[in-house]
Order: sequence, then C-alpha cells, then structure tokens
Amino acid sequence: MYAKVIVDVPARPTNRAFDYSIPEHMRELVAVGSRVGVPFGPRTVQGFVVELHPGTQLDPSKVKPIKTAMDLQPPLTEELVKLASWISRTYLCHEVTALQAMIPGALKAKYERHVKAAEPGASGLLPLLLPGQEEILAYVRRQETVELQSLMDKFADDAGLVKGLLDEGFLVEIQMVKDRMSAKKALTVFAPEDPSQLEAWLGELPAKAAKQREVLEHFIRQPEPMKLTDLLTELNLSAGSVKALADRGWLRIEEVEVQRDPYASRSFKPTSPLPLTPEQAGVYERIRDAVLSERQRVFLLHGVTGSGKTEVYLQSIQTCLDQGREAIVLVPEIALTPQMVERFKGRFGNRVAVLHSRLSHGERYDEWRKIARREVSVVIGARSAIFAPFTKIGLIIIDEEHETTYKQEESPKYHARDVAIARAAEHGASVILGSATPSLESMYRTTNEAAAAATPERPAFELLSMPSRVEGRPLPPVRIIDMREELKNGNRSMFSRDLYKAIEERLHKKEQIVLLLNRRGYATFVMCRTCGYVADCPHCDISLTYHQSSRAIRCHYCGYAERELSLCPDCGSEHIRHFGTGTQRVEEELAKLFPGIRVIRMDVDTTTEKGSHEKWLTMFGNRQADVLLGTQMVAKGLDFPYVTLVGALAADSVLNLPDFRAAERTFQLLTQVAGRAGRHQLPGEVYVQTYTPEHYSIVSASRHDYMGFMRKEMMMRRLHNYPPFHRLVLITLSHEQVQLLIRSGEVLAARLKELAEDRRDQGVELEVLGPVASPISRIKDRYRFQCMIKYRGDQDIAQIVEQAASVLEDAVKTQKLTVSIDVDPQLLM
DNA sequence: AGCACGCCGACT
DNA sequence: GTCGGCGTGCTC
Ligand SMILES: [Zn+2]
Ligand SMILES: [Zn+2]
Repeated sequence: MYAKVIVDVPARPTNRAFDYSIPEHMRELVAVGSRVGVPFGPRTVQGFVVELHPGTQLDPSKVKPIKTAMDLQPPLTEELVKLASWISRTYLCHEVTALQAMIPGALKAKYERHVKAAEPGASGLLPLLLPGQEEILAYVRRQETVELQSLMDKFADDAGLVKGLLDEGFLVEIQMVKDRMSAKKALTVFAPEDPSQLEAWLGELPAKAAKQREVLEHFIRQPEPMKLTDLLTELNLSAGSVKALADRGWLRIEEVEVQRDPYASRSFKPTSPLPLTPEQAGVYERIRDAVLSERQRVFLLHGVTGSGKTEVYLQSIQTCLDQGREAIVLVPEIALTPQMVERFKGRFGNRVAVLHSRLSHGERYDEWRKIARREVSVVIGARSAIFAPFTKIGLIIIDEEHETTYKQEESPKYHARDVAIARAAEHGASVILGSATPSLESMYRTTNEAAAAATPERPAFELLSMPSRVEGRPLPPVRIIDMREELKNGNRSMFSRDLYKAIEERLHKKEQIVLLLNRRGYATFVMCRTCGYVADCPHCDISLTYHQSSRAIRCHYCGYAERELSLCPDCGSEHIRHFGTGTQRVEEELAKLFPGIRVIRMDVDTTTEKGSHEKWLTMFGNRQADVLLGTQMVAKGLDFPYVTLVGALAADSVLNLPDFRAAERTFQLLTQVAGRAGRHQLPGEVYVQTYTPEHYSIVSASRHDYMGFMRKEMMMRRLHNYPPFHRLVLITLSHEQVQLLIRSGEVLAARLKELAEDRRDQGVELEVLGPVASPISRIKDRYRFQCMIKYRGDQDIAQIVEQAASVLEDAVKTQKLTVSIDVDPQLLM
C-alpha cells in the first residue's frame, strides 16, 4: 500500500503530494487525513495523507516508507482533505497551509532533533577525539538522549565539536516529529464497584487512621471516581492517606485522560423553543424545508436588530438535529460572549461544543475532540470553526455575515462564507447568512443577474426578510448633527450642544448612555507642538503609537519601541504631546464636562486582559456606570434595558479612508450601534455627529433604511467596477530594495496582461492596476508594492494569477522577494 | 523551506 | 594546497 502525502514544507516546489509506502504494521493507522512523519531528503517532516493507492507510478525502490503514524484516528475527514485542496486552488496558498488551518493548534507539528551516543566501536575506529569532545560525549552518555539545540547551547563555545561528533558518527541523531498535545492526564481515584465492601473495610481500619476513614466514607457517599487533586482539596488531606488505601488494594489510583470543559462550572438554564411570530415562522419553514431536502441551499436572512433571528437559528438547528445531522454556527469572535453561548447550551445542552480563540491550546483541543468523536452535534465558534470535522452537516449558520472577521488575513486567506458554501455542497446542507446589514457581495447574489450567472461553485442565494422587531418597539429615532455648524458657532469640543444636553438629561434620569468612537482618525500618536514633528517608526511607514500603560511609544507592525519622548528630537522643544487613544480623550472630556460621571471605557487598551471585555459589559449591565464608551466593540453585544441614548461621536471617520467599502462600513457600524438604544420599555434616541451629514450612508442609517442604502451603494459599485460586480485579487510584493520591487511588479503586471491576452478567446478579461506603493509602503524595513486585478466574477482566474506569479519565483528564491496573494481582499493594505 | 553538493577567493 | 563562501537543485 502507498500513501500520497502532502509534506509540511510550505514552498512552491514541494506543493504537491509525495508517495510513501506504508509499512505492514502501520496499515491500520494510516488513513486519508492522518498525520505521518516521513523522511524528506535528509530530514524528517510531518505530512498529511491525502490519498491511498495499491501501487505507485514511481520506481518502487525510490519510494521510502512512512516513519511514524501520528494519530490513532485521522484528525481530518476525507471531505476536509478535499476541501483543503479546493482552498489551495481557490485562494492560491500551499495545500499544507490549508490542511494546517483545519487542525487545532495543539496538533501543529513540532520538530525536535535529539542525539544519543553511538554504541562504542560502532564506527569501527579508534576514537580520535579532539580535546573537549570526550567531555561532550560523556555528557550525552549520561543523559542518554539530549535535544540537539540544548546540547549546542550548553557547549555553545564548541558548537563545531558537536558538529564533528555528529559527522563522524560518535553521536547519532534521532529526529522526532511531535505535536504540542500530550493528552492531559490526571491521577484519578477509583472505589471498588461494590460499596458494601467499603463499609466492611471501614471496620478494619486502625482507630487512629482518621484521615483514611474520611476517604472511605467519602467514597461510600459518592462512589464515582474522583480526581486525586480534587479529593485532596475537598477533604483537606495529604496524598499519603489515599496512597495508603491504594497500597492496601482498597482503592485504585490510575492516570486518566482528562477533558477540560471550560463551561463545566457554569450551569445553563434549559430553555424550550419560543413561539414564533408569523414572520419568524415563515422564514423558519423555508429553512426547515431546505434542511429536510438535504440539498445545498444558501439563504441570506436579512433581519433588523431585534427581529428574533437567534430563535429562528435555534429552531432550524433543532430540525437539523432531529434529522440526525449536525450544525455549525459561526459568530464573530467579539460576539461570542458567555450570553451567546448560553443561548445555545440552554437549548441543546451538552450537545454543543464551543471554539474560540480565548480558550487555551488544551481547552480548544478538548472541544475539538468532542466534535471529532461525535460527542456533540452543534459547534459554535469563530471563523475557524467552519472546519469542524463533522461528517453529516445539515446546517451552517453564519451570523452577522457582513463582518470582515470572516476573512482570514493570513494564509490561507479564506472567507468562511465561501468555505461554508463549499462544505454545504458536499454535505447537502443549507447555509443561513444572517445580518441586519447584509454585505453587498451577498446581497448581489440574491439578484436575478447573479442567479443567471450562478454555477455549482457559486450558487445563487435566496433572500429571506424579517423587517419587524419581535417586541414591536420601533427602531429609535436618529438625529444627525452637523458638526460644521457647531464649529461655526464656536463649539470646538467633541460634543455638540445637543448631545451634551441629551447626556445631561440621561444622567439626571439615571438612564444609561453608549458612546461610540471609531478608532480610525483618532489613532494614538506623538507630536511636537512647536514644530509639528511626529514620531515615526524607523523601520515602517507608519507613526508610532503611544501606550499609556508602559509609557512607551511603539510600532504596531514591527514591535519597535522607545521610551516616551520628553524633548523633540527635531527642535528640542519640551512641548511634546502624547495623544492617547481617542476614547481616552473623550473620557477626559466627559469627566471635565460632567463631574462625577461614571464611564467604562472599552478599547484595545482596556480589553487585552482575558475576560475583561465581559467584565466591563457585566458592570455596565449592572448599572455600575453611566456611560459605556468605546470603539466598534460597544456596537455589539448585550441588550441593556436602561440604555436610552446612543451617540456616535465621529460617524464619518471611516468614510475618509481610501477604501471602496468605506460607505458600507459606516452604514453597518451606525446601524449596529443604533440598535443598542431603546430595546426594552424605555424609548431610545440616537445622535450621530458628522462633518458630512449629507452622505448617503449616514442619511440612510439615520432612517434605518438598508434597502435605500444598498441600492445607492450598488450603483456606485457598478459605476466603478468594484465588487460585487467585479472581483479583486490583490498581489503584494515586498523587498528591501525599491528598485527590485518596482521591476518585479512591472514584470508581474506585464505577465498578467500577456496571459490574459492569450486567453482572450476563452472569455478572459481582466484589468491590472499597478504596480503602485501599498498604503503602508514599508514594514520592517521592507518596501511594499501591490498590483490589483479586477475581473468579472464569472471567470476563474486563479490559474492565470498562479502562473503569472511564477515568473517571480527566481527572485523569491534568490533575492528573498516575498509575494502575497489575496483573493477577494477585505482590506486593501 | 532546508539541506547537500559543488565550484571559486583568501588563508595556513 | 585547504577552508568556507553561497549559487543550484532536489526532496517520494
Ligand atoms: Zn519639535
Ligand atoms: Zn515598525
């Protein structure tokens, strides 16, 4: 038997399967999707088995055997292996990178090189050792095996001697491929199955063995096995007494694999399906029928905030589970709060696994294993949960589908929405894309125009709408405030007079306020007030940001840091201003304007600590503060019944960015934050401060008019050939020398145009923009240039891009040029 | 990506 | 004459 293996060497020439023979004793352990250790040239690397064959095309004597089988059960299903290949072709990444993205971090390869001393005389030579080598050899003999790196470190001055010992065979190398996961084991105490036995033994105990008595009594009360550490703390004992009982053979202590359940300590109130409104019921029935049909269907569910999408999700999942199939729910990381988890655990109990980045390696692995072992049938998680190794998926839900976090910024640069659709095709599953502000890309695919161009790979979407709020409360009125007028009237503060009054009123009535400040345009920086000098990173084309906590200024891209300045390096002035985050400034101003105001500030500075995000929200929910002030992150999350005022302080700060999605982002953010006000009994109000009050994204958001915004924005996009009408591929090149970079960029652009021209008769038509300098033109001393390709979405141009990029292969190899390809980029940086 | 093999400059 | 520089090419 032979296995085709994708090796863990992410490079162009190795981006293909290599054949290995499967030793007889490994037959049972090697399957499609297993990880294996294989010899690759002079070293040993990890690989993924992607195919099994009875024979090989190669000269069998050239084929080496697999060295180690790393899994008892393959961590990837055949479907996921196939999906990895699709991802690598679609997003132009190495296949192994796609495979790696599908397994939990704990299983990522770790390479260790160990050495041991050769058997004496094995080399057949009299040991002709250099001075010092004998010492090294003796050290290794004492340790039996030593990790090569630690040996090199220990004898750092004589690294050459170590190398010599290796070359001459006095030391032999053992290469190991490991993963970071050693299943966590805990000593567990077991009582005999017959509890009456324990009572009998109780009598046999010497009177003074009080502690041992306690242990036996415990197991009479609770015969279930218990972790030793838990037992010791509960009964306040030392291990000796338990050990003594085990020595008598009365109790058994064994190492048992533990599963960490991060939610074990929480109890979830079981909930039952709620009655649906006619609107919800109509939507639910469409989804139910699709799930039951077991065919791929994609729904775009446009539901205003508060329209009760979650209940529709829950009941649709129930349908899917009743059918014996599984469900995946994706939620933006920031919205994956305990409250959100609770809604799913409350309904489906321990059939739910939760995957998110705040779990430790081990916790994540445990949740993942519950999925792999089919102990659960629902997964809720952030982007990468789309790779849950289920085998019978019936439903995939992507909540807040417009969120950019569903696009991975590192390779593989996949979009979870597209991966979901690909998996749904394979499983005959339905996909629900839910949002109050659907992305234009998704909306476009519900149109007749898109339906006409639909392919199995890019199916049309079906639009479902939930335009009314469940509790019937209207969306809050939104007031646009023209900050130019304020300026004219001499108000230079961040608060307009109207917003000021509104805040004052809420404070008086003891109601709560949410204030939003987009981060862009209010970034932190350091400036000399005398000469205007701004501290820039010496390695990147970006200003340094001020970190109040460490009193340092640092670069967000390369980590370069220096102490805060006291003198201007240019003019020597002492008038240096360290601008904190925008929110920090707002906080200061609030304190000045409203003495005694209680403000919770949520931004990158205050939410880095694990769990802090939730802590602040809980505090605010308990009315321990008057104002919740923050960036994007306050736009999401909980319902706060006492919030009656929402203020967007600089609504247009995103609009000024050179990004064709700026209007869409602005609209989404304003709509989302407006949904925070007046969700319960008390009526709410929203104030939007802006310097561009006439902009359609702001006007439409103030009217809660998604369709109006969407039509206008569609027109703009069509006019400029932007997505969703055309698709984009962004190719970014980086190198230390600008000249080489420009030359490479030009070669690439020319090659792209040439290849497109060659295929003109096959309907290929693409526009190549650039090369131009990237918006951030230098990072870590490397300059960056980019080419943008625009093309009609019905073409498959991946192969052309791939081929064109290969002309740079030489420069990549010999000159350290880097090429990064982003298909359907979300950020044009 | 690594790592070995192989062919030219400045050292004992 | 040799040590080591990194260009070139391969890995089942
Ligand atoms: Zn200055
Ligand atoms: Zn930098």
